[in-house]
Amino acid sequence: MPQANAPRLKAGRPPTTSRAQILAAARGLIDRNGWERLTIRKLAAEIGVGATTLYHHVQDKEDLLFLLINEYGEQVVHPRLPEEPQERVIVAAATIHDALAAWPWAAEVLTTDGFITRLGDSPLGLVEAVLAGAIDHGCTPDHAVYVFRSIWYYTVGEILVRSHTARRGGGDGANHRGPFFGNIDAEKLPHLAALGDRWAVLAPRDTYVDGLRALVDGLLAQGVQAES
Amino acid sequence: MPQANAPRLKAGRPPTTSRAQILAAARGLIDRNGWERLTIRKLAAEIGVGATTLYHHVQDKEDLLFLLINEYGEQVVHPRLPEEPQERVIVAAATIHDALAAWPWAAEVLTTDGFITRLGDSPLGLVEAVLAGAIDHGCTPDHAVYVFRSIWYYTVGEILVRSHTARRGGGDGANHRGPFFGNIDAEKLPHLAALGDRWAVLAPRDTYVDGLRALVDGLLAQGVQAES
DNA sequence: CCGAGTTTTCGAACGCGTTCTTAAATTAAC
DNA sequence: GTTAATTTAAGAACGCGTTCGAAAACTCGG
Repeated sequence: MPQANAPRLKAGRPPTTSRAQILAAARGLIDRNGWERLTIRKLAAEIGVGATTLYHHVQDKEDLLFLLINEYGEQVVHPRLPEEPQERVIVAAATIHDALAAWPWAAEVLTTDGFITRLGDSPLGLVEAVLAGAIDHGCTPDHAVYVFRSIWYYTVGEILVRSHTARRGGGDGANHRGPFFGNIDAEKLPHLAALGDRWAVLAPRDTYVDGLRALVDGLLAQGVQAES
Repeated sequence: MPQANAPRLKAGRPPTTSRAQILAAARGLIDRNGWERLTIRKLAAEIGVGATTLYHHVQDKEDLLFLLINEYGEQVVHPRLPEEPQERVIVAAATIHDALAAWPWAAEVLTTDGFITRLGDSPLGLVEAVLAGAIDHGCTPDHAVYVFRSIWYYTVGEILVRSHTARRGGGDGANHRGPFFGNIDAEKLPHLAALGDRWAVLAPRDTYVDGLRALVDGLLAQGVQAES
């Protein structure tokens, strides 16, 4: 007599592993060895299955990393959002940015097709907050989507450029010989030449929030202007 | 008696290939087969040398693609820049964007460390134009660098997201079944739920220049405000 | 003419993500 | 009880970027 509430309904060979187990093992390996040393083969070995088995539970490595990000994203604490709509947009966007910037492997997945639309409910709450802020400020829903997309481009670009520049800064710091730009034609490029090594000083500065403020200022101004 | 003007000064085995030849062959392969099918091995076979030989003329594949971009960049026509500083910033930035967006393989290289600082003189002319516009508008040189960096983040993000979303739109277009977002909790995400499939209509729109205008507006306003 | 030094070439090999194919283990139908 | 259908597992293999080490081809000092 079959048990009525038994979870066995499907035919086929019973699985020895699960997507949840894979994600857990991946998190463990990343925490121990760093995300750059995470490979499909080592992950499979960690679990004790063949490498190709993982492809039954995960589309590919990109998908795996996206699922990881989504898992983390569900645990991101949403800050109390300010009353003022414009400030609400900025705080929500900065929260998204800080969360993604904290996971170095996010850079590998950030530009996958439809990234936003595949997010879970909790991360989507921050997207919603950006839209709500723009709409409360007086934008149409269409314009609010445009506002979010523009912020998203800026945010993705900042994270990607920064994460690929992270190699520097580890060692001595004075090991930065040579002109920052290859010898510059001071006649044709006067401002760049005048900057000299100053570029190297300015480039690593964290100006994300400042730029975000400028962007949101401009975007929201466009929104109400279009309304008139 | 050695010939005084003979070009042979170096010792060692004479090279059978050159960086220029490699780049030319790479361009040919890309033009014929598409950049996605360009591999180091096939490129070497095209030239008629061993695969590992290429690594004496090029650091790695990323370096190869960067050199290709730089070559193309030297041929980009610089538009006549407007008088007004703000408009000059926008036109220069849009020129950079359009050039990069036209080379799909640019996305692979855009975030390499120090991308900007390794550019040749001609592409750097557009960077110079952005800086000059900001400074002419009343920004300090430091602020002008910040302006450029912010624009750069926005531009890189836009190109990367778009290039990874390029898969769609090829086929029928009506093959877009299912909700664009996975079933949305209309209680917690009202605006997203209200948008529904509208997101799919808005997302592919090219709003780069609009967003750029908003960003530059805000950035330059910050600059003169800081001046007071 | 001959070794030392130098630069380039290239085959072998590594680890990677991924695909293909075959085998194993279960349920459902007769 | 046997057979079919179905789902998962996993070994073999492919092409990839890249590293390593040895061999080749040159210049130069004696």
